[in-house]
Amino acid sequence: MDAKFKAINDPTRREILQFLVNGPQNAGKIASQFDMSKPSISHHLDLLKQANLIQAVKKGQFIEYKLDKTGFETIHAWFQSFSKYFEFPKPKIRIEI
Amino acid sequence: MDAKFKAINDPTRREILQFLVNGPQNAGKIASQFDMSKPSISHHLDLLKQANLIQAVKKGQFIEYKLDKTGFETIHAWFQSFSKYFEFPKPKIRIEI
DNA sequence: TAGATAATTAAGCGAATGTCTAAATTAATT
DNA sequence: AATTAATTTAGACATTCGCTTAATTATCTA
Repeated sequence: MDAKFKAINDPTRREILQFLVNGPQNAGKIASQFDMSKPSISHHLDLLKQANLIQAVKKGQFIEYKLDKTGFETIHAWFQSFSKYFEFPKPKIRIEI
Repeated sequence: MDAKFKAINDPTRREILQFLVNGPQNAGKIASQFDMSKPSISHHLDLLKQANLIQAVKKGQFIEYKLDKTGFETIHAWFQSFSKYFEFPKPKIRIEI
C-alpha cells in the first residue's frame, strides 16, 4: 500500500503513467519524453512496477511497459472507503447491468 | 496537485483521514489516537489542510478538523483520467437518478 | 490579571528521495 | 567473436521528510 502512494507521489512518475495511457511503450521511448537521464527514468519505472501500477514485458532487446490494473484498483478501493462521508460526482442518470 | 499526492503519501496522514470519517474532531483528540508528539500531528494536519483534504474550524480554544470534499474530488478526477484505459470494478446492477 | 489548557511555530537531526555519472548486464548485429 | 544498442545497477551527493524538544500564541477560568 505504501509503495503505491509513494509511486504516485512523484510528478515524473505520474507523467509516465499518463504517457502510457496512449498504449505500451519501451523504456527508451518513455525516457525520450523526459529531460532526464535514462537511469533516473529506469528507477522511476522500477518503483511504478513495485507498486503494480505498470507491468514490464521483455520483447527481445527492448522492455515494454504498460499500465497494470491491479495497482490502480487498490488505490481506487482506498478512495471508496471515504464515499460514506461524501459522495463523489456522479452522472445524473445511470443504468448498469 | 503535488500537495495532494504528497499529503496522502504518509501513512499517519492517511490514518488521520480515516479517523475523520467518523466525524469532525479537534486536534487534541486526533493527536491522542497516535503514539506521536502533538507538534508532529499538528504538522501532518497542516499538510492535509494545504492539500484541501481537511478543513480547520476554530471553536474557541479548540480547532476542529473535518474532511474536505474538494481535495478528494481533485484526486478522484485524476484517477478518472485512466478509466479510458481500463474500467474499475463496478456493481453488478445499479440504477441512479 | 494570573495560571492553566490547546495548539502551533521554531530549530535541529537522522533517514529517505531524486538526480547524476560511470560501470555492468543482456540481447541483437555484423 | 567482437561490436553496438537497450537497459539496469552501483555509488555519490544535495534536497526533502518526519520526528523530537523547546518556545510561542491564543483562549478559558478562577
